[in-house]
Amino acid sequence: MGETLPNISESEWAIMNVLWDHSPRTANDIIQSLQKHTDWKPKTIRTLLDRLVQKSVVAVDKSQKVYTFSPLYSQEECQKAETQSFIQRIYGGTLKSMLVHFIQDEKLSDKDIKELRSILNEKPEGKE
Amino acid sequence: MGETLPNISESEWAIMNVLWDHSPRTANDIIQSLQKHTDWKPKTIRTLLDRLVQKSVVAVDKSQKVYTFSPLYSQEECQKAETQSFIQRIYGGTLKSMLVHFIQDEKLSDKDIKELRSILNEKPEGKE
DNA sequence: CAATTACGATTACATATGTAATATTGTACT
DNA sequence: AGTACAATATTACATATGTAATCGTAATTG
Repeated sequence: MGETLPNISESEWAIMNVLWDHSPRTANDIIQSLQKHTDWKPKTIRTLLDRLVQKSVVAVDKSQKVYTFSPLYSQEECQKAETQSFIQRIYGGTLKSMLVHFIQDEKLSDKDIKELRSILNEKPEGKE
Repeated sequence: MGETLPNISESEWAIMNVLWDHSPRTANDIIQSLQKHTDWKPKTIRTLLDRLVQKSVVAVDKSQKVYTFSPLYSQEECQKAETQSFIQRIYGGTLKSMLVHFIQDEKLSDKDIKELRSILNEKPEGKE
């Protein structure tokens, strides 16, 4: 678990998200997917993709003439890492303080609240 | 509420956090405070502080020879803005998806869980 | 008053990030 | 084979960020 996965920038996250959606896939495929949600030029997307490869966050398969790309880390572990540092920075390190804040402040539908409650109820007791 | 508060970088957040702790305070005061937790040189801290002033996130009172600094936004609103964009980027925009993830995955003590439950229970129903 | 300090202002410089354009090369058509 | 197209590789350039150092000036002290 000593993984020190590189930083993924804000724009790069958009790329990762489409890669996690499914992979491997070609640059063009990724570009198509992203142009629905952003106004980035294809070249821009390509640059971001290349940077992710350089950072060793994305793998490239060059065995075919048109390369295909895949993430090297799971979405889960990247989310976790990112959130860890986020919580540290913004909420002084405690997950609970953030949860409290957001459950109180943000809008959650009744359905969401019910779901969260049931998840909390299922949390195994007795951990520490 | 069309406030578009500027981006606060990771290092700058550390400054903001000590300013929110209490303010106004002098640069030196801030430096003292930060050197307990970081190994930044005083000049570095001073630069970060100046940048926050430039970004109009921190106000400077120059009426005395030694300036004092204060945040121009509350911690709450900065946290909220930052979290909004964070959730968008990392969790595809839904607060609930993040909460679910973290309540399930991360460590929360029994006490935390109880507290969250009671907060959830107090959430007024019927919003939206 | 001269020298030292203590602050604040200005400048520095490398890496990261956003946002592409241009160049090159391999492949497909005519 | 020559040309067009498509994909990859290289280069570009501005702003942001991390991390300071130097310069100027005002106050403090000997």
